Amino acid sequence: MADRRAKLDALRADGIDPFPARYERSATVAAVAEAHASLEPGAETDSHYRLMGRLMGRRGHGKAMFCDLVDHTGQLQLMVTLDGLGEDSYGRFRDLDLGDWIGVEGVAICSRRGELSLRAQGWELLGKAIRPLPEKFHGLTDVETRLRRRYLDLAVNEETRERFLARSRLVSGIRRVLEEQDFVEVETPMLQPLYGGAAARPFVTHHNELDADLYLRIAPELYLKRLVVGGLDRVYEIGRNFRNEGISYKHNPEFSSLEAYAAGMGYRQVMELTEQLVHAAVVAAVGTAQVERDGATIDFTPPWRRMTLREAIIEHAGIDAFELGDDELASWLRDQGSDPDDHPWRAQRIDHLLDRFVEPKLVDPVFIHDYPVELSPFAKAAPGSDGRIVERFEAFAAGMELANAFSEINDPDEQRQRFLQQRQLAEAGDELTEQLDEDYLRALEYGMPPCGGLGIGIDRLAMLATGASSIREVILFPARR
RNA sequence: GGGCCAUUAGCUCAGCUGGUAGAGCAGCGGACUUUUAAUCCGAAGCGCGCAGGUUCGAGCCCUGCAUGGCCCA
Repeated sequence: MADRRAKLDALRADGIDPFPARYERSATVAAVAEAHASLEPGAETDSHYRLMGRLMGRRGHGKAMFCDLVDHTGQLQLMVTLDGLGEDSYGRFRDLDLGDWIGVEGVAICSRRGELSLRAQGWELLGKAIRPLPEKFHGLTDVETRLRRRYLDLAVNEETRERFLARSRLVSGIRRVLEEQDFVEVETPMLQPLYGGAAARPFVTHHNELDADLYLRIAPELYLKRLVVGGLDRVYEIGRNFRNEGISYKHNPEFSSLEAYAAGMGYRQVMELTEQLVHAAVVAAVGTAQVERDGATIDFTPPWRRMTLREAIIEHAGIDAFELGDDELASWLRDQGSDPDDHPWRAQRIDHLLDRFVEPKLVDPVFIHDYPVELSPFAKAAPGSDGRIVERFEAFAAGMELANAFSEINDPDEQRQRFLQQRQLAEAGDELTEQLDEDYLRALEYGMPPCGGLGIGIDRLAMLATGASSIREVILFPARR
């Protein structure tokens, strides 16, 4: 570092600004590569470019050298010669350090070994690196450093760069599908006086002027449905939610979701929308609908398999949990090494069956539908189920929950009953119930059309699409202990 | 919260049954006008996570702490 500092001082002494304010490039590395994809070894062109990037590799030969220039689109070789630059400019180029940002202009050629290169005709320093980058061959592998100093991970590890670009394309793909279907993108409060829309513990914060506690939202659901009441009958929001829970390979305290609501849709139509969205998102991210994971190929091409929760539990756990008596279910769980007392209510036990016995086995994309009412306080009761089953589904793939959706309750009285049911569960000791939201009920009383709602976990989807084994690999700055 | 593992040079890692610390890459000096982890020559660079303890002697053994990883709840 001391050496680089000294170089910095020397540059300034020579009247060279090591941190100029601007540089106009005429192309990206990828654009040059595309324009000259089939040059023969030794070929030259007179196509002139101005490129900007980071100096990442150097192979010197005295009066010539080959360097690697990296920008956000890729890497290109520079051929830098004494003849091409002149003595002064060449000499200064030799004093550059790996990691320095430079602007280079020159013409596209192909080296004798057949590599597309830019033969430099001029260059300027754009940003001096006074710290050395991590080593180039092994790269940066230390997980802690990769996460805490993500800029280094991005600078040095191309897979990291590509993974986050894929995530960006994935989100764009989702937006594209929704825009095409006339969904309107909105933003709703992150700071909420009541929290709701999911079974989760919230973060609490405080507004000083109002002297009031506020919650960081656990879901945007109830606000988006207020918008449907207001006549924005196709809305979606892509944004951050906050849940005050543990950190694991598939949980981060702040994570991104898509929530979309469409008037007129029942949950069956929402299944089709979900397939379409996820398929388009994966294709946008990685260019194909088939993704390799743990040796299996997962194909997101619609249609996906559909089965009821009851059928899924029969298939994967081998019991008909919906028909078993409470005692039988409890003793079965005990035989499997689960403590039924950890899940005191019947619906929680069924949820546990799904978590432990079913979800891990759901590799190919599948919709599991028709859930117990207790788990789904905003989902409409299924006809002919005595109000015990609701029109809800979750989508799973690769052993993870990807999406959660239902036919939304639009009857304010039915919704009030559900809130009251939640309160009973809360009084019985369930910590993750919905708070009664009078303002939301009032909104429903003004009339809400039938409406399908959908939530998709963006991070999980990005994990699947990019083959990441941990959510931390798809969040730029994940929470750390 | 429990278990296992890790922490040595800027980065990636060696370091035997305890004897006073090494390699590659990066950086520095030099040679080289078509290289691809370029090559060759040379000179440097390490308070071994922190604090104790055992020992004639600790990177290595013991205890505690810190940070992190993986698995489990």
